[in-house]
Amino acid sequence: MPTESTHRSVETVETAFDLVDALKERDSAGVSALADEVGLAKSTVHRHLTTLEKRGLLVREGDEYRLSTWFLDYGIHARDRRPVVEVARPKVDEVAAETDEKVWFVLEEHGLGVHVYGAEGKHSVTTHARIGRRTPLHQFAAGKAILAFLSEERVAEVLDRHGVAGQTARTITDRDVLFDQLETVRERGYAFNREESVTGVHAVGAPIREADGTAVGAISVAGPANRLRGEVLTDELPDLLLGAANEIEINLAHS
Amino acid sequence: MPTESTHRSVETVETAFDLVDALKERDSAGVSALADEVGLAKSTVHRHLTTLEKRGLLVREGDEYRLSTWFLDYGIHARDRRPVVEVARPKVDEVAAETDEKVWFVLEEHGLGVHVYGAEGKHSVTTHARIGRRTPLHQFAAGKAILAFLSEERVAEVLDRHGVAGQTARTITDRDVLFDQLETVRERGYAFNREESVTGVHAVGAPIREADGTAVGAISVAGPANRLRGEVLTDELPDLLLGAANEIEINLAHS
DNA sequence: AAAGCCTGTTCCCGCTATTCGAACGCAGCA
DNA sequence: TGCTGCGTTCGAATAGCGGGAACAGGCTTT
Repeated sequence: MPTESTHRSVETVETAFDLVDALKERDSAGVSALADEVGLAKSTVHRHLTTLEKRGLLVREGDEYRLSTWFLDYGIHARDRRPVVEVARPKVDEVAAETDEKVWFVLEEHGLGVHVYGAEGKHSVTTHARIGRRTPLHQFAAGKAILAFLSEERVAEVLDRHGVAGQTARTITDRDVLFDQLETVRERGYAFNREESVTGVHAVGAPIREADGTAVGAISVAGPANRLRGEVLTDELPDLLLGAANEIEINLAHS
Repeated sequence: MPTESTHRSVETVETAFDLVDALKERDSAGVSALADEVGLAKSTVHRHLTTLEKRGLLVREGDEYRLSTWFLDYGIHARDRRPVVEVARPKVDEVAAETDEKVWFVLEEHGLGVHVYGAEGKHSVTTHARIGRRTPLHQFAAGKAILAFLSEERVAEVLDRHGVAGQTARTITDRDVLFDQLETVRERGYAFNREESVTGVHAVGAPIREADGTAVGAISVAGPANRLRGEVLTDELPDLLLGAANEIEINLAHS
């Protein structure tokens, strides 16, 4: 059942990653359970799992398989090859030390935000954000900062692909409201997140832009809503972030 | 060309990961270059790359593909599912703060050591170690600490599979010498690395053992040879590490 | 300007490798 | 001692992977 007449994909590879995805969701599972889940014959699943295990991508303990940490090798490699990340990392540490809050660096890939590096401040909040996690861009400050500086067509494309699903009661789920807000973000240069991704958490995000104006990533500060409010939220943090973002952009241009 | 009569593997998946591996080594590459490298037809490589890209695993910029950070999601997930890691992390931070040196937590998977978490001390050295990197166990302190507490057969199996290749002039490349040293490690409970993985760098490693005695991972402190020598190396650091390792083991048993 | 050469892309055909289902061995349990 | 679950193995059928040739486009060379 090829979805498209042209651009046929390698289905065997797709099923392999269906299994990997299923394994990720279930933490660990056996052959039969996975066969049921993805709708394949037990023998097929068995063959896939043994190949992946032999390749080092899965670990088998008893009769259950789980993802191996070898994926880290690919992931960290991918992250560290992006010049932005190397440049941003020390600045993220700095901002965390200055604000005492949690600071994240986020990349855009395939229309989603990927949290690639986080630094702890003294009073860091722990949210659901985690290294490697992919989040729809409209749901958080860094994401909106990125979205605001993508081309109009890209934004439409991204929203069509990933939707505008809600995360909390405050998440923006209306495209028009979102477009209005992105316009504001574009004017002032940074974005806010007021309990839109986690209840009780506020954040500010500033984009890292390349020479052509498009955003390659964003830096954000997040903290409890009662600490990040008033002028701290609307003035101090944005200033600090814009400064850091600007420095990253400059260092990036000269690297 | 199946390598074995039984246990046939899914070759299409293998070629997909051959491509991923090739892409990792070259950082980024186009269809033709990869086709040459892995010895496949351009059309085949093209089909594989587009499927992987559609899945989000690769990113295409212009006519070059590179690994995407989505691999991080799998890798971090795999890491954080291991209970040891969660327990070890704060202790690793502690030791780094106390020693001011670089501290690593290492897991064993498929007979290789995987650096899964590292903490910076004030005077951290930067070695080639990196999150996700896989290293032969005989080449470093944490690895030898793990090796010493695996069963005799597992050790032989591991050495057969991954060899005893040298990394520096001091790396142990003789199995008998290694077995002797592992015996010593077993007696005193920790292992040294004197310029065996990086010239000018010394390290101490202590295993994290489960109830049955086998090692699930290890914690290590590394620093410049001229700072990590004498009693600091032979007494102070081992004491500190054994204490930390012991605490991790206790917390692990009660989690 | 045009010919050449390099990309990536598409097409289709042939053969192989993937898939399935059934049968097997084994463990735990009634 | 049967039952039922698991993972594993086998063989057969066909779907789909892989290859090669031809195409479109960009860039350099002549």
